[in-house]
Amino acid sequence: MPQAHAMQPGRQKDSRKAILDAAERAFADFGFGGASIRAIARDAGVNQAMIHYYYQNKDLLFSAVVERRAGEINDRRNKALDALFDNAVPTLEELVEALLRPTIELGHDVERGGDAYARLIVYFNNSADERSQRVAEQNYDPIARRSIDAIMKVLPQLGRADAVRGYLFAISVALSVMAKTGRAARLSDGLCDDSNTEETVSTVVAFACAGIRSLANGAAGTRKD
Amino acid sequence: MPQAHAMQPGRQKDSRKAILDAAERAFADFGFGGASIRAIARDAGVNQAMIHYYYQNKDLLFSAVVERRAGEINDRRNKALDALFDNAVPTLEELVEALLRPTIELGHDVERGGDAYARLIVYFNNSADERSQRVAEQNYDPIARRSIDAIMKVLPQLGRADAVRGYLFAISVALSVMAKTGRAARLSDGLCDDSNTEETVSTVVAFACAGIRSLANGAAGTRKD
DNA sequence: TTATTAATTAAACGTTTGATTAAAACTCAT
DNA sequence: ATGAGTTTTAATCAAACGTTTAATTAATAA
Repeated sequence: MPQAHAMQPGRQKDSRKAILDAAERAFADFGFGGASIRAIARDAGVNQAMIHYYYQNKDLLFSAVVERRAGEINDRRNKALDALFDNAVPTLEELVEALLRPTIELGHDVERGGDAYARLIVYFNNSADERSQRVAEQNYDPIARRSIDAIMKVLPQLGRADAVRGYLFAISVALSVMAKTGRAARLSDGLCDDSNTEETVSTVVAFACAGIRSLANGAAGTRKD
Repeated sequence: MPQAHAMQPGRQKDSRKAILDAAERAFADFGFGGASIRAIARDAGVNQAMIHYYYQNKDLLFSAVVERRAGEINDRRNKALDALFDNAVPTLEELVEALLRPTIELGHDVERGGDAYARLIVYFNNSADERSQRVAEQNYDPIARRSIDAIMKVLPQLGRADAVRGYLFAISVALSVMAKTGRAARLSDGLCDDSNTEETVSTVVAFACAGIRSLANGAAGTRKD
């Protein structure tokens, strides 16, 4: 049985972390089925049996990859929500930014491998298979429910179904930026940058907030331009 | 060498179509790497060598699956754009609906297998790997460029980079509905339906248009609710 | 030092993968 | 019915797959 944390820091290489990092990249690049344990082991610089030694099987490895990052992201989101609702009711912009910023910032943190995890979120968030929905449910449903409740407090005229839609739409817009497919750059002939974190946050937040407010106004609004 | 279309209609089972249908479901459910030629052949009710006989290899099969649907969708989008800009400049709502409706309607057409293709679009649209970007570029970049130009005609104050962002954000919102992950139903305790095509179109169009307009107003808008 | 445990290794397990082959079974005009 | 062309079949290929095993090395405690 592997020990949770047996070595003193720096004394030997941390194979556990190397495996998670490589697996994160592989799952993000090739999906669950396309990623191979052998390639992950090679990329991590460890013997392939080490992966089963620490994570039992491919499914649990996938879960472990997600859990490592989700904890950090949701801690930040929860603390931001605590602060926002401490005294009064925040604006919709403040709320949406609190929800999206942690993920966007991690996605821009290339040195910590956050870009790979961002692509991995995009992957399982948009996949209907049981495994993807399991990690989404376990790691992101609690904060999602809290966020939806928060949206309804900020916009009381919004029904629950529309609050859910608004939350999911906002997430999907934010994730579309983080997929890093290169399509935006291709279609804009390099004009779209997306490397500036603050610009990305403010653009996505503005888009999402305007969209969410349109749900409150009902789909009746017919405009003239 | 396989013939393009050798049998008279109805005389014998069309293995080509059965293969495409089964492959579409497999790629949508398991991704490219997770889908297996053997399982596709079994699901299609054909010998597995037939797949190589008609489509040479897995990569070309994937391309063929996408091309079959993309042609139909983009024909509809192009015709709608022709009609909209025939006499005057349309509203943003008319334009965005013209762009999103064909995909949303196909995604709701379960009998023709449109739901599986919808999930497949979500898959390759959000994947950064070379194969996914190749099919996206070949099948959807031309209509995307035309759509972006159209957005700039409707909202002249919008720069090209923001028009690209607006288009991609709108698409991502529409696709988030079609991923059929079950997450919306889960988070809303069944309140969110998404089976009503017209309701989905009007909700997504309203959200996307409000968002696109927010890009035109600049990210400066600070509101008070 | 010795006993114990944790970490790592190379090798192999049986299975499945995408792909190829050669032969058989069709289809259909002549 | 014959023969050419198209479609389908079963069998097989080497390679890669996830996983397991037994043996070895490294670290820790007694």
